[in-house]
Formats: sequence, C-alpha cells, structure tokens
Amino acid sequence: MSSRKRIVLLASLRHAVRLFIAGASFLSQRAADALGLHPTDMQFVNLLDLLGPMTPGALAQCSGLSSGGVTVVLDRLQKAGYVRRRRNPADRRSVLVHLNPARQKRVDANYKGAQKQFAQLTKQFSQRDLKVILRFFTASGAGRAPLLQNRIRKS
Amino acid sequence: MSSRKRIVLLASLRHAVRLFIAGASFLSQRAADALGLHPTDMQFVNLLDLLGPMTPGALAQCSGLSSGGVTVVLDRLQKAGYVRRRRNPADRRSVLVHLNPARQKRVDANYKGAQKQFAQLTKQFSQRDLKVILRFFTASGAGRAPLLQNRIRKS
DNA sequence: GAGATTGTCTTATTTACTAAGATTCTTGTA
DNA sequence: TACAAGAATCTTAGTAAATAAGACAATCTC
Repeated sequence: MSSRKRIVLLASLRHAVRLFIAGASFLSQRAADALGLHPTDMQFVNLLDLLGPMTPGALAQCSGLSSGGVTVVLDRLQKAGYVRRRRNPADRRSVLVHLNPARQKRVDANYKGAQKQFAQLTKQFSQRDLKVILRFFTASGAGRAPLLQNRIRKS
Repeated sequence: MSSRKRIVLLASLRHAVRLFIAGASFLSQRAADALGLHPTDMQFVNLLDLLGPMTPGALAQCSGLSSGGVTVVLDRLQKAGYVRRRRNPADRRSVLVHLNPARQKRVDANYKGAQKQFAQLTKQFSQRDLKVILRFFTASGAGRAPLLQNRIRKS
C-alpha cells in the first residue's frame, strides 16, 4: 500500500507546498508594498477579510502582536480608512474591528494578477479534481482552528 | 462546461487557499518563536533550505529586505550557527550563503507537529489524488519563478 | 456592592530596518 | 596592462515599528 513511489510523491508534495507558501508570502508582501501598507497591516486586512469582524484581542492572537502593537496597527489602518472600530454588542469593554468594504474592493483589485493566475490554474483541472484539491486545503486544518489558538507570546 | 456549481467550487477553493496561507504564515511565526528566531530570520532559513545556497543579493530580492538589512540578518544567523558565508567561486566580489545542515535538522524537528499533520492529511488521499494535488501546487507557479523576480523596493 | 478579572489603550524603551556612503572585486576599453 | 565604470557586500547613522509595563474602563463573581 505505502509503496516507495508514494514516499517519493509525498516528499515532492511537501517541497511543493513549502515553495507555495514561500511564494505566497512573497506575493503578499508585494501587494502590501503596492498599497502602501506594511506587511503587518496587510496581514490584518487579510485576517479580517477571511474571518470577519474581530476584537483587537483576537487580532493580537492571530497575528502574534502585542496588545499595544495591535492598537498602533489599527490606528494606522483606521486613519487610512481600511477599518472601523465599533462597539462590541456582546461585551462593551471591547471593540469589534470591521473592514471597510469599499477599501476591501481596492485590495482585491490589487490581487488581480494572482486571481488571473488562479483562474488559469484551475482551468487545468476537472471538477472532480478541484473537489479533491479543495478537500486537501480544508482538511489541512491550517484554517480557522490554529489561527485562533493562543500564541506563545505574553502580554 | 463552466457550470454554476463550478463557480461556487472555485470560490470555496479560493477561500480555502487563502485560509491555508494565513494559517501557514501563522505556524511559521510560531516555529520561529520556538527557535528564538525572528520571523525574518526564519524566512531566510526557509529560503535557503528550499532554494539552496544563494548570495545576499538574491536573498534581498527574495525577502524584500534592503542590502543592509540582509547583512544584519545574516550576521545574526551566522552568529547563531545557522548559516555560513563562503566565497562565491563564480564571482569573488560576492558571497554564497550556505545553510548549516546540522542546524537545519533542528529546524525540521521543530516542524514535527506540522509534519505529523501532513502525514495524517495525506493518508486520506489516494496516490492518484496526491498526484493531482502535487500538480496543483507545482503548476501554481508560486514557487521558484516569482521568488526570484525583482521586487519593487530600491537599494 | 466590593474585589478580581478582562480588554483596550498609553507611554517609554528596545530593536529591526532603511538609506546613503565606503570598500572590495569585476568587467570592459584603450 | 592600466584605468575607469559598475556591481556586490558591508558599515554607520537615523527612522520607525514592536514590546513591556502600567492605566483606565467595563464585566463577572461572590
């Protein structure tokens, strides 16, 4: 069952995945540059776009920044019109950070190249295969769960 | 051919890929923390591990750091025993940065959790499906090519 | 209602990164 | 060969982002 061929295949896959991740973080940096955002700011925008409105505390956990650092980043993003702070109806001590949809469109536009590439890429796969690939990504668990785990840093 | 189902599928896939990338960069940060490295240092180690020995100039391009920034990072990594600078036989003005294989093992050990997860994950797929997935990652082109393109920053 | 806790923000400090120039080697031309 | 122009890395001074510790406000528990 677990033939030698499969072992080689898994090694190739592992390498390809790592290259993919390195390339992705590279592209993300380029996108941030083009928008005049810092990489950290871009990370915040991405997190909010992917996971929806969050409290600064949750953003601190997801990003690994300290509480003070989050405040600074949010101030920057708010000043530039990317986010708004709204009261959290569930807990009035805290705040919910909302992404400005208009700005988000501009951010998406900046990824147009990657989106085109994505369209080209997926065109090469049957619907069945795309389902397999989707299952791989969702099952990888590198999604919601670990993002919301606590990080090591204190404060 | 391009049914509505496919469009929905592609949207899900896009979202899953983005979550995957966010989660991966999060894991990378955790790994860096655990090793006492800065995220940038970790990025360098990854790049050298994936792409082999490179000049500081190439690392500057891949990482987006300035030339001076690269020097500082390399000094740190060299002091900690992660890399060595060797003369570049092809051009003696420049230097080739080599990863220390012994240290690299330690870095790999730190990703043990992710590797286990990877093993668990791939177990759920047939060999044929794994080939499909591999093709997706390699064809994505987020590998070698864009990593070696020039970045926007100057200096 | 009092005390402890949680969530965010503020301020001072540390530290990483940038920018500009210096140094060393290479390449091309006379 | 000698010289000038260019390239790759390093050095140093200055900027800016992130941390750490503490302050303030709202919530929860007893």
